[in-house]
Amino acid sequence: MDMQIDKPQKRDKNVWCCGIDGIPSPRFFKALSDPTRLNIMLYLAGLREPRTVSQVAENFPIDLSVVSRHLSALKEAGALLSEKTGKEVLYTVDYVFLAEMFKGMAEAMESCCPSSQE
Amino acid sequence: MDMQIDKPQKRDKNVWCCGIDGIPSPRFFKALSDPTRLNIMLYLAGLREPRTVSQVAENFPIDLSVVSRHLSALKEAGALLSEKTGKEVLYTVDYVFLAEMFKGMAEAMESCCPSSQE
DNA sequence: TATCTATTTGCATATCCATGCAAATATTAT
DNA sequence: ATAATATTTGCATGGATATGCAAATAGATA
Repeated sequence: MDMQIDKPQKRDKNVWCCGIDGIPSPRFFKALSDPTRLNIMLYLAGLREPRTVSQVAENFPIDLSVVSRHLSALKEAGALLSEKTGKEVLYTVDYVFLAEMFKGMAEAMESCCPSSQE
Repeated sequence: MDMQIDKPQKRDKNVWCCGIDGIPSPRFFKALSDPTRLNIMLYLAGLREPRTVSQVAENFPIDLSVVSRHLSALKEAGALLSEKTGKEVLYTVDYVFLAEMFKGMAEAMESCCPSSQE
């Protein structure tokens, strides 16, 4: 009489950590999960100035079209800002967005931290 | 006479942003880039208590073996801690590591932010 | 218009990876 | 030793994706 249910479904109540509303989507992390893409982001972060697709591509040993796609993906994820001037497209790091994002994660983790309470 | 070099190699000097030493590897972001894996991490973060592989698996509609792999990957990335007790393996969120990681990223971005200086 | 430059997009390919299932391993209990 | 439970691992597979090349598009210039 032990009928096997597909999944026991004795789930925990999902009390997400504190204010974990500002948690980034997996897509955000996915954008930074590729080595080339992460390096492109860090490269732009270090420059502190906009760069065109071609300029960025000069600094990476991959095809320009691939760089274009990476930049586009990073922008989609919110990590970069872009501005079109003439036939060129300028990309910059969205420092504010990234800082907020990471700060939110850090605070969520700290307020979750069992040692930080009681 | 315009010999085509493979790549112009007129690279920028890579002045990485400020103290961007503590930048996580792509593998760290990759660990959080999968929806299921991110949810598992957040699930454990919200509980604030260790859970076994089976207990975690009860809360996700995927095979237990897959959950086992995800937990292992998250541990490899530094996001989780594990402890073996008897035949069970307990996983917990490494709050300290994650908080440090995200705080470091946030600070790096803030100190990079052009508007925050000069 | 025609041409040149910058960027994007379509397509093919090779690799990576999440998943499920089955078998193996580890640990405890009988 | 045998059995039962918890976890890991081997293997196959379908789907995602990073990459390169070529063509298309957008914009500036002659």
